[in-house]
Amino acid sequence: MALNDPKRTLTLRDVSDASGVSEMTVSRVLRNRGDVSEATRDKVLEAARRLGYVPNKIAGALASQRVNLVGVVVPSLSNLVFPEVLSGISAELEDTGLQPVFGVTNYSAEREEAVLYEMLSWRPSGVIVSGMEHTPNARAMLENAGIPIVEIMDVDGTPVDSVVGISHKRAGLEMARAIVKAGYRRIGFLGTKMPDDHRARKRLEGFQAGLAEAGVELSDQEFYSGGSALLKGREMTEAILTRSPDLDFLYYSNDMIGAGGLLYCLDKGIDVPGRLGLAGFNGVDLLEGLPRRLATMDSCRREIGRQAAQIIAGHGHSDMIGGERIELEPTLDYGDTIRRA
Amino acid sequence: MALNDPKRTLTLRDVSDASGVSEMTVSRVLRNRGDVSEATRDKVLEAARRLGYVPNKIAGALASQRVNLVGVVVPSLSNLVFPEVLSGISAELEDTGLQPVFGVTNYSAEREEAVLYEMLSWRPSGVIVSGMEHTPNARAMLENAGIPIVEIMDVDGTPVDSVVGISHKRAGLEMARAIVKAGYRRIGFLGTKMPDDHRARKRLEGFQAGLAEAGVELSDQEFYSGGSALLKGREMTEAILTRSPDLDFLYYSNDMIGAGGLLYCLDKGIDVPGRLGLAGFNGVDLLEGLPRRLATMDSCRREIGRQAAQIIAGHGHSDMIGGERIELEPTLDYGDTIRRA
DNA sequence: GTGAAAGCGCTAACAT
DNA sequence: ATGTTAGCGCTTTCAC
Repeated sequence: MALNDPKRTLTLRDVSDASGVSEMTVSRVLRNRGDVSEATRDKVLEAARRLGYVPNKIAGALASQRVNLVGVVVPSLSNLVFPEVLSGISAELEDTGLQPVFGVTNYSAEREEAVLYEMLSWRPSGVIVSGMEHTPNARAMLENAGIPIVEIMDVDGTPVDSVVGISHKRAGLEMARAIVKAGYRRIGFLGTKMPDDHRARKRLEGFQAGLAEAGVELSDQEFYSGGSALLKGREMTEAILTRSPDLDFLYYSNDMIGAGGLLYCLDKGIDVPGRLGLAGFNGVDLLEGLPRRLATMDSCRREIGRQAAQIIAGHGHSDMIGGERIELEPTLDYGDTIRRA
Repeated sequence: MALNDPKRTLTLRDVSDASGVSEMTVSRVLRNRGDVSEATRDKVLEAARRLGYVPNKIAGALASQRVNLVGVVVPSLSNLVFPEVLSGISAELEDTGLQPVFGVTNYSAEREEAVLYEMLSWRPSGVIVSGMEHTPNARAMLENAGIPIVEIMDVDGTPVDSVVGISHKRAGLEMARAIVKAGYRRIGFLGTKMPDDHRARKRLEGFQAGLAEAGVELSDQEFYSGGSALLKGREMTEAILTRSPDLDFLYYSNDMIGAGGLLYCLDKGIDVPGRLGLAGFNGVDLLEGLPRRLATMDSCRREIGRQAAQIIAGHGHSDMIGGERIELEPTLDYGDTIRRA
């Protein structure tokens, strides 16, 4: 491209020429590094602004071996939970100069591997990835990346490096205990048909273990995929109650379908929580405002995002410790849909 | 760093050494470019895999002047609308080799400028940005970036380059016409207290213009900020109805507060849509499953994301045309909360 | 089909 | 306080 090509983007050299200051000094001014006299600084800034110069981070990153990107990998954006995590990450990163790069895996481990490969090829300052279930290749890549890796959402497993999340097994377990303690015995589970949603799976496992402690077994189950969660919650609830009318508790794998179920029960005039108890999972405050508050367990999503971002952002200070394990404690909210003892 | 430094990430050079093939040929193999014999290709791939080589896109991008990043700037992630847009973008980009980089502005034009500057410094293949209201600086940066820019969500204004969205003015206008036509006359508006949510503002302006056509004025207004939208919807509805009990229609600036209002009215046994009509905005299918379907207008969020991503992704093919303008047509859904003529 | 040389735009390290 | 030199790890271009 010719120097006068209007499409060529500006370089330090252009600012240098325009201001009569060496490239190096221009670079220093633009990065606020080293001592530069007030006079030259002004000259440079004026020239840069006048030309509309935007630095080229690609070149900068290559030269300095520093990249202000943080890779963030989530399974889905439609799940409502992940945007909240992203929001926490984004808020925490806001003033650190770090910038999130996002990838979505659609709950596919292969796709996750591809996304991670792509991200690591940008040599980010860190990677935040949902869950601990990865392909062997993906795991190897993460281990060899030489940057802080934070696995989020879930702590049940062996982390690559750091981990921030809750124990979904325990979440399920504690919900089961609370339900049993409240006197419910004929319990149904309603969830998503997602073999690769490991967290939902672990919650169900923990839940069953919790019931088993009291010699109780799951009486019935109902699964769905896709569609409006609220509506699905209604439909599934109708289906399971039609099939098993004697159920006295319904445990939903998320709050949205739980809310649908709650609305269905209220419509039908079912006595909640007397004749039938209900509980969901996530603690989405979206639902505050429903006629009755659904029992739920907070999944600490925003906080998870925050803390994960903090680990990456703080990695400059405390020399490469790594391997943090932060287990957050979800709190059980009985709402109005579990009978109180 | 020494060659045997375990922390040094691998380079083409390492793969070259390990496979006995020149760096250049290794590069060709890894990018599937040019003719390479089956034999060397295998040698190279084997070595790369064995070493766990991950290419350095920073160096690649600098050398080739090609970057597979697309900048995406949204005002918020908690708004529920934007994750859907992102989802559409992400889905559309999935198989193009392009990767989204996200930035959040919190509805601040200054922050948007900073985020854009940051993004442009990575020389992305394109930028998708919400809205047409930018600082003069930001606008200049976008104009001079020399890459496709797509402003999304809103078409009411003068775009920098391409634009994909709906007319919020018209959305408000048409809703007003429908309401007036249905016979409502004492109309209240409930919305967010957000001076920089230009789309909500334009909807309100259009709405008022639509009422004015019939000689009707807004009878009352109520604004909120923060908190659970469903709950806020309830509270605001109670407030406005207490203050102005003779209102016969409530227009909400989004579906979530509208749904809260709807639940409130049902609780209170108010005759909807007979004595009081309700309408929201966005068409969030999250709400399907409520006892009654709220009237709303689809904001085409996912489709907007898709089409915006398509414009960026398609920019290789049709030589730098640019300046597309895609206005989507939101459809009015009367639901069960507007009286039918 | 393969390789060697040059350089992308910047910054680290060392002058001065 | 400012400038000079070398090179980050790739890809482009050209030679073989």
